Amino acid sequence: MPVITLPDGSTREYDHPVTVHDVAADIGPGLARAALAGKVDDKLVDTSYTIDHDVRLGIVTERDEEGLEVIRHSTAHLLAQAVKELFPDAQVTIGPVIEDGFYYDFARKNGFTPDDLKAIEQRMNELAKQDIPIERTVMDREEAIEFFRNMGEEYKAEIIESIPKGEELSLYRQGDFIDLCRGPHVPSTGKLKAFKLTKLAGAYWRGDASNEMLQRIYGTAWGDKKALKAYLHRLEEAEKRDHRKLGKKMDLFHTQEEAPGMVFWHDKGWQVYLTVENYIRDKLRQHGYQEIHTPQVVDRSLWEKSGHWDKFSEMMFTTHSENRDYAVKPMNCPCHVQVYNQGLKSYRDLPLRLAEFGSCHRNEPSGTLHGLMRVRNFVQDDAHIFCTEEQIQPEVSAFIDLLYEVYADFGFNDVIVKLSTRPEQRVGSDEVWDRAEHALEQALNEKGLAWDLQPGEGAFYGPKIEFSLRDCIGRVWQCGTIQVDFSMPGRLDAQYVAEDGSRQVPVMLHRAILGSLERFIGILIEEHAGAFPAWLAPVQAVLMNITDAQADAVKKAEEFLKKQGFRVKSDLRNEKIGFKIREHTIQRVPYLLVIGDRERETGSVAVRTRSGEDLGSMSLEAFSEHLTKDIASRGLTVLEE
RNA sequence: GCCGGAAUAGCUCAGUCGGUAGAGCAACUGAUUCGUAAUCAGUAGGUCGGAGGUUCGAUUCCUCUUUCCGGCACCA
Repeated sequence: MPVITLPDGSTREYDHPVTVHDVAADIGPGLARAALAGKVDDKLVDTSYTIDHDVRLGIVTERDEEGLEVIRHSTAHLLAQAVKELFPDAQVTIGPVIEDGFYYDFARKNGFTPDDLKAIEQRMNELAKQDIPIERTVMDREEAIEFFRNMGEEYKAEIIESIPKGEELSLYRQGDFIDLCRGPHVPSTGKLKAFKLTKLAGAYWRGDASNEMLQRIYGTAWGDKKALKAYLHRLEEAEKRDHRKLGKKMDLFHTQEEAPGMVFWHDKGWQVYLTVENYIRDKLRQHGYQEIHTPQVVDRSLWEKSGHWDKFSEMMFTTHSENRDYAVKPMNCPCHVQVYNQGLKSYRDLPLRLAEFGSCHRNEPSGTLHGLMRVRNFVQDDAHIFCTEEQIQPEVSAFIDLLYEVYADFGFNDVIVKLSTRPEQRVGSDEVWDRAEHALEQALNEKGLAWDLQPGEGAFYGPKIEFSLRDCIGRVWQCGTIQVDFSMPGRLDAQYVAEDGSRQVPVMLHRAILGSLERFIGILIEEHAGAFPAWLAPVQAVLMNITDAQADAVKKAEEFLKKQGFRVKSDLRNEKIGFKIREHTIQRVPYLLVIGDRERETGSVAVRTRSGEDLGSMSLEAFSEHLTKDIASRGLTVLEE
């Protein structure tokens, strides 16, 4: 006779087996209506699940994170049901829950049109309104394969075939639609009240580009209409931060057809770029790096020797002159080894850290290009550390410290760390990989960092750590990396003389903190929605006159501030002050300085921030001091409020 | 690269069931000299992404192509 313990600790006793729904109804009719699923001893089950022994039970509703997942999963099924009704020739495949929603992949010759999507969504709404019960049944594996094959659902049959033998499979039926699924699902389609189909896309069967392409329909689903609306609003807000839109509006950069995947930086965008680059340049110098600069176009033989030609020749831009083939460099490391190789190195020279802001070109597949985030020409804050095997761990450790220092200066404190280990296609012996992976792992653990393992995701020449940033609206961007390379120094004949006089091959560490400067600036634009902190802002202050009478005073003030190294501009146009304030506020200029007759008399400026705060009138010296402090704080302490 | 969509003035977009296009903002000209998020009036601005085809006639329909957008695969 089951004794059921509820989350609040209270218990209920029954003299017969009961379902989750029965218990919910017993507690109250409201809860019975709201029940989407149950949680029996930490396992999610349907509300129809029968309890016949003592358990802990929680009733899952739309207020639980798990409840939302059940809703999304069931909405994916509802989508599949609607598609099968409207397009019987479509075959179902998989329909998992993803962040904020779900998708379902269908196999269909002619794909779907945006109009089809509307029709499908409408059919889903009708089916939801009909409140069709969703029933669970079980079948054994062989029976299920037969069952789906008879229905013409080859993909489902294939999925079941890949499930280990002997497992019992659950099927869910709603009306005429039946799907293989682990569950649980909501008890009836009427529980699905707030969903929307969002996009149509292609996706490879089983995620493999050598397989056929399926039609993927994405959707979002929530507990109620209000949450759905809030989500759609969130999307709109994110769109306003889009660096491509802001880049155009703020006159930072542009791209054009003649140079796909490459950036035309305008004055204002280049100011941001230079500020970021020079910041890193100073940091590297402080941390024992040398900065070098190597050629952009290098003979093909070097790339053959390094091993890149084998793997990436299709993605390299090439050129030709006087019977020689060249490649535009896709990376700096082979050139850095050439610099290392100048002159015999001793163990005393190690670790040798060579940094370069080298412009690299990679012919990325056309479908991957995306604003500043994925480009064909980029510059990394790249460096290579040549060291002994014993030095790997301390070098990785020092690098991690530097990386966190830099991220903090940019205001990023949420860093996601991943360790990627040996891929199937690789160079080097297993023993060498063992040592490299171990060194990275130990450095991470020594720092006490939380990290995830990504087996098989390492580079072909060695394992790597990847550092990703989470921005203020929760998106994750991979930026930093450090990679151990036991292979390239040997291939390119790098050597050093060890203490015992023998010749040894150094280890090379590839490392970057920001990654591609282009992408990092894209992240900064989106993170700040264009309102850069003063230290990064392309224009830090705009000086405005009220009438022509103060033009000279504005000019003089501009000169004064420029002499101190601030990035300021004056706006002497014959426009109302409100108009000018509006324009420069929209351009996200941190400080708006007004000089009217009052200020001209006293040699001061009236200071207004872009957030609309009035800091009052102050002398130029006082403003200059204020701006200096703001710049030094990197916007991390808020001076504007 | 693959699937789907889009491309019209400097920008954001409307439009043409096939008869060579329109708005707002920006620009330019003039007036206004006005103290913290839009002063008024006027003018000019487009091979409707590119190349072919159908047609008396194509920005509109068809084919190819380029780029961009959303995904997928890829990412040294």
